[in-house]
Amino acid sequence: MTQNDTVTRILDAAQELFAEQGFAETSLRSITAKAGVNLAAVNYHFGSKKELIQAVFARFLGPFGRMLEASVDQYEHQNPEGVLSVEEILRFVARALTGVSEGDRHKLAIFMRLAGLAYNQGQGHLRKFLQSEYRGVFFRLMGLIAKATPDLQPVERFWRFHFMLGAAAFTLSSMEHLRAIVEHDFDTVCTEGDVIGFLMPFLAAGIRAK
Amino acid sequence: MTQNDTVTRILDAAQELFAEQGFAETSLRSITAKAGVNLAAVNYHFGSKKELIQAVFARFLGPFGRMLEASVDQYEHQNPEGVLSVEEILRFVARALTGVSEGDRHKLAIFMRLAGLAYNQGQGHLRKFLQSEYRGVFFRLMGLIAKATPDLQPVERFWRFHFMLGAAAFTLSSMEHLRAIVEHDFDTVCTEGDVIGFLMPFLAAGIRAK
DNA sequence: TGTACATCAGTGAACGCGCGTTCACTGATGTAC
DNA sequence: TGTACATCAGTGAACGCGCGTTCACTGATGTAC
Repeated sequence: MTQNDTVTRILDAAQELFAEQGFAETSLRSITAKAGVNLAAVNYHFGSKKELIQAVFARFLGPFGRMLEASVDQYEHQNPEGVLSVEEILRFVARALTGVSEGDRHKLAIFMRLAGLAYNQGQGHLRKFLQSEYRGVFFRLMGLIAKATPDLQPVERFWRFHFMLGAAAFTLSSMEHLRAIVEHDFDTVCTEGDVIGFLMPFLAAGIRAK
Repeated sequence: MTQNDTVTRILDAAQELFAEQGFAETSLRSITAKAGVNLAAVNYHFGSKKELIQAVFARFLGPFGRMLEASVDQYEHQNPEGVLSVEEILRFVARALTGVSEGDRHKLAIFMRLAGLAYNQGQGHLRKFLQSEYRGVFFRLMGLIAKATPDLQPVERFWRFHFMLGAAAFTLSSMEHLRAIVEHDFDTVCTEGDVIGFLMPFLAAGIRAK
């Protein structure tokens, strides 16, 4: 087993268990058991449980940020004077989210759960990590939305942006649970794409309201 | 110190610490230290940490549910054939929320944070408890929304209901933090009422979308 | 070429710690006769 | 009325357990001469 194998197996197992149970509730013992590696390997490769959580997040957010920036760069290069609509911005975000999380159905949920926790917890390593590493992507997104909603007052735009973030973070982070309810109560199977398909018009209408 | 004193002090301390730190991260030792009571008092009065968490919820959800039901009952008594609009339903909910949390400006934020945590932390027992105890209020609310949005497919309505819940839980739970950002970035003071005033048209437009 | 040493991923066992919970106990108050 | 007992909120100390982390170690591979 090469280093890459062990590191990847730990990240994969941690990602899945974090998504199912949350961070505090998931022990390194359960992660290493699932990954089939030695307990001490987590501290050997990542240093601590905190850094493992950050690494799981970085593995998602890095490609996500790059993919989103690339989409926007490409658009701005092809339409130097163009202004993206809210729907187009959301489509870029959705495409980057699903593009990065394809191949693993837990990836999106864990990213959203991390985002929600980072935002809600007044302090903590996760919030500082995110702020220092991914501030650029965040501000670029805010700027695009400002351009797309020129009639909104800045304060109300700020709140609506966070309403959108909340609706997305809350539902996508507990998507597995909610999908199970839908399957039980409505006898319908919803894919991740279906949920995002429901979410986007809701968000677009919300931010355009009144 | 009477029994009521001790029980109340534990509930108050637990409510605040759970909201700040989450359930798993808050120890009974920190709760009882904050409450100024003996460590063993939690197990004496509540039986276990799980039951303490449930009691914190029940203390808020009980009055909330009763207040909401009373509003709806009164409306239906006065308008036997009337159909509540989405905006009116949201106004009833908002009134019940603020009514229950009055006397403590942070109570609403604390409870919303608890609700959000309950959904995406690994608290299976809490979900089951809420489902068994407050299914009635929940279904009545769902029924009202169904009547108010007759053109929506049930599955999409289910998702939009949770988008609304997410937008509300996420923003109201970190309202203090977000209000501080608004004050710093926009030099504007937002009251709790202002935020709810921004939120309601967003939610109403979202659930009516398309 | 062979030998000695360096590097490094990975390991097994143990460490100390904080956790939720338990239990025998106290002391105040209520109750029966 | 006094005495004996019952009830019950609250207590102090300890329990066993699982946690994240540490550390001396192994064994494979690379490197210098």
